[in-house]
Amino acid sequence: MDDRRAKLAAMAEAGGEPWPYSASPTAHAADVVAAHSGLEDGAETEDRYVLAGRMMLRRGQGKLIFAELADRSGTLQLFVSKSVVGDDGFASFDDLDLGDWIEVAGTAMKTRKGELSLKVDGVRLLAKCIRPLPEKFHGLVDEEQRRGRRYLDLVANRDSLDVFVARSKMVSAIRRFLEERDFLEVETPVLQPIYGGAAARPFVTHHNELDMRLYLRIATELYLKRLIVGGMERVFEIGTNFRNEGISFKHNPEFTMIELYQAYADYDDVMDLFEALVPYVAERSVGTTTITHPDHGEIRLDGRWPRITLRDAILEQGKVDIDSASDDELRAALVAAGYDPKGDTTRGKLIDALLTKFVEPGLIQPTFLIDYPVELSPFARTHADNPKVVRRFEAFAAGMELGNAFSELNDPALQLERFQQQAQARAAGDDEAEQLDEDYVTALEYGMPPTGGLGFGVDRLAMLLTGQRSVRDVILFPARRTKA
RNA sequence: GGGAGCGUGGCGCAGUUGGUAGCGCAGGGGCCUUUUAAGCCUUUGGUCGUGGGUUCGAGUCCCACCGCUCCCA
Repeated sequence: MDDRRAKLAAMAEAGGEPWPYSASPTAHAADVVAAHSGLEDGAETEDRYVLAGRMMLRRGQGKLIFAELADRSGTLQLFVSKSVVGDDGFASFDDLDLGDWIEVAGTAMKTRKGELSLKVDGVRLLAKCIRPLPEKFHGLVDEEQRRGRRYLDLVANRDSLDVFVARSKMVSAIRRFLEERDFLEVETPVLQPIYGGAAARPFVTHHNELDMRLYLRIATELYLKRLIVGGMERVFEIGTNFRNEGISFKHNPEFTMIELYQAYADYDDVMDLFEALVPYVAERSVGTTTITHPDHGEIRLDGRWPRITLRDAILEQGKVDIDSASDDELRAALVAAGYDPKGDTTRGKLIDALLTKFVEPGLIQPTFLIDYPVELSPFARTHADNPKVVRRFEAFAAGMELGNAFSELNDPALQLERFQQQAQARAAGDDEAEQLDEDYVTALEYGMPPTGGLGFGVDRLAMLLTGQRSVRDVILFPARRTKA
């Protein structure tokens, strides 16, 4: 570091500008590769480019230097010859350190060994890298640093950069998909006086001027459905939700969720929509609809996904019928599988545990589980054929829940009843039960048309599409304990 | 909450039964006009996560704490 700082000082002393104001690259590394990859070994061109990026590798060869320039698109070898840049130019290139940001000008060529390169005739330091970069071959391995100092991870580990580029394209593709179908993107409050729309504990905060307790939202659901009442017909929001819960390979306390609501649709329509959305997004973010997952092998996202009722799935994997079994029988099935259901006080929670324990890990290929118990779904519409279940589905892949959807309950009296059941559950010790939202009931009293709704986690989908095992590897700055 | 493992120079890693810390990369100096993690010669960096303890002596053994990873509830 001292040495690199000294170079900066010497440069300033000699009248150079160590921190130039701007740069003017004309191309990315990948552009040069795309234009000239067909060159014969040893061939040179007159095609000039100006590139900017970080110098990542250097191989000195006496009066020749090979270096590797990395930009967002990829890398390109630089071919620096003393006979081209002269003694001074060569010396100043030799003075650069790994990690320095540089701007280089030159012509496309291919070396005798067949490596496409830029034959450099001009170099300019754009910004000095004062600290040495992580090791060039193994990259940055230490998880603590990879996540805590993501910028270093992105510099040192190309794979990591690729994941986040894919995630960005994914979000963009989701927007396009929904806009093509006439959905309006909206923004609803992050700070909410009453939180709802999911079974979770909230983060609590306080507004000084209003002297009011506010919660960071755990879902966007109830606000978005108010917009359906208002006549917006098709809305979606891409937003951060906050849940004050444990951190695991699939949970981060703040995460990105998409919720969408479509008037005049039901959960079958929403299944079709999600089934079309996922391959559309996969194609445009990772370039394929067949994912190779590190733990589960090939996962095919296109085609029609199986629909299985939750009852059938639990019956097959857990050997217990949630339609007829008593609570004790459900509990016994869990105990037999070595799971202690002591914290699961309600029937809904027991069924949820059966799903998590027996069914979810085996759902590798995309699958819809449909028709959930009413206790677990206070905002979903009751099934006409069976009052114990609602018209709801969850989508799974890679042994993980991706999304959750239902035909929305729009009967205000029934909704109020469901809120009251939730209040009982809370009184019985369920601290994840829904809070009564009177204004939401009032909104329903003004009339919400038949509506289908869907929520899915952007982070989970990013994990699936990029084959990452941990949600922390698809979140740029995941939550972590920091030094006090 | 329970269990297992990890923490050693900027980065990636070694460190035998406790005996005074090594290797590779990066950095410095030198050689080299076709390298691909270039190579060769040479050289500078570390009170081994923190705090106690055992011992003549601790990176190594014991205790506590901090942080991370994985598995389980």
